[in-house]
Amino acid sequence: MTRVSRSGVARRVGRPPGSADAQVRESLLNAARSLFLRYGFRAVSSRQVAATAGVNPAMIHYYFDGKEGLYRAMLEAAIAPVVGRLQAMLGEPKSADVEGLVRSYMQVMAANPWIPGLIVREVLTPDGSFRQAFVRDFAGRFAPLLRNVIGREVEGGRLQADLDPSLTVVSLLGLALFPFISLPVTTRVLGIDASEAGIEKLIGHTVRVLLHGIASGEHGHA
Amino acid sequence: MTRVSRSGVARRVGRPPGSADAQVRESLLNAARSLFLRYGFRAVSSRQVAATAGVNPAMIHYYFDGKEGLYRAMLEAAIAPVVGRLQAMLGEPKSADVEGLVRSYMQVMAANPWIPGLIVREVLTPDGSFRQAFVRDFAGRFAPLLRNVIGREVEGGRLQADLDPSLTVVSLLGLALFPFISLPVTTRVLGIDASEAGIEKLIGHTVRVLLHGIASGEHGHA
DNA sequence: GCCAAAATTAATCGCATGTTTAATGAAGAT
DNA sequence: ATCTTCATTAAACATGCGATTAATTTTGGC
Repeated sequence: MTRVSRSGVARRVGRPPGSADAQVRESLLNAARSLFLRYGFRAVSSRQVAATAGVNPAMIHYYFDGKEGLYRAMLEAAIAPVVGRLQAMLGEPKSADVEGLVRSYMQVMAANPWIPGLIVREVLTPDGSFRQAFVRDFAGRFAPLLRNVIGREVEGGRLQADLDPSLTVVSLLGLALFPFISLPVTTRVLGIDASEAGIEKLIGHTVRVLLHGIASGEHGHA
Repeated sequence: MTRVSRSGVARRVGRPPGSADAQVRESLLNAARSLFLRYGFRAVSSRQVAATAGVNPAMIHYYFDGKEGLYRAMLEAAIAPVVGRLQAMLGEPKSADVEGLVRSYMQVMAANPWIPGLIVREVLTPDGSFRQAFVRDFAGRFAPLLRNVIGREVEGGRLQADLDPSLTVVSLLGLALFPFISLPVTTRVLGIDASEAGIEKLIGHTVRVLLHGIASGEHGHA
């Protein structure tokens, strides 16, 4: 006996007719992407994701074995292309000059505004259960690559000879990443322009500061 | 009738004898400080704080009108001295050179390791209900002060003439703050030394990068 | 046509949270 | 001495969470 027989709106219990495609699974992944990446894993409930996807909360367990499985599945799909691009950037032996690297890195952040938020929540905040994996698979893989690039540039004479490569990676990340993770704040308290043109100026400014500093004198370095 | 009459350990119901001092209140504030500052507001439960303080959870509501009130009370006491010091740093007209400023700022972060975590959780993460107040009272007050200092240095000819003051504040914060908020990660993936000596080297390195950049060539700036 | 497998729903389970209540007993004022 | 106020406890309340279950319906192979 159908619960709401006079209205075709409410779905009946049981397997729905037709549609052999994995539509519910896709809806869940889409809803998970838009909600988890915007608000974070903790802040979004299973019921919210299910409601946004327009499906029953139990489907999360059915398809993904729970909230955490859904998050993982969605994340892997979302970060794969970004990881690929970053890895290509750092892997190519040519075009590995620091300026090009920083420009590409910052353009990736600008083109994927959810990444800085993800980094703040899942890498820099010691809360989540994903932090360990994130640090291992992300930072643990790219930071040494970056340090290698710096080391090569120092040995090639294109960077100052007595730079500590590890500390330089930290400075580079601070200069290139911090502007994006702080953007929601700096737009308000400093009037930073988050438009495409503004970001372009930010990138140019950052590259200049990183390469030549901000002092005006002829002090020379080291 | 006392519940546990044969053991003096369990506290009886009712107002305890003696002790007119606000000892329960203090215990709660202490427990709140050590837990909230280490793990964040969301991650710590009222019951946890009460258990750590060795008091009944209802006392949180009695003295502070709830978890949020306790957090606020504890925070105000904790950040007051830091805010005072930062304000003094940025207010004094003398000694406002950029190098001294960055050194002092980074020393404050090194001496109060809970501040970077607090910034990540309450300022850079758009979750909590405190974010708005934090941005207004913290970033909103210090960022313009910092920009003023930069502007004065530019006009005084001690910094490059065509620097954008707002973008320069972002770079400065990225260089000076990011190393601390990323310390738990960089110690693991880059082997950054978090000891006092290591931090001293980090500060020197950062000042040098900020003032003179990392390029080796004689390109000159601007 | 039958029957196992797949897909979906409503309902609920167990648990943790922040909060509130009612009872209780000491302190302090009159 | 009495009465109000203060400080405290144990218990429970309401809510929201992730997860699970049982029922139900369709599909697809035989």
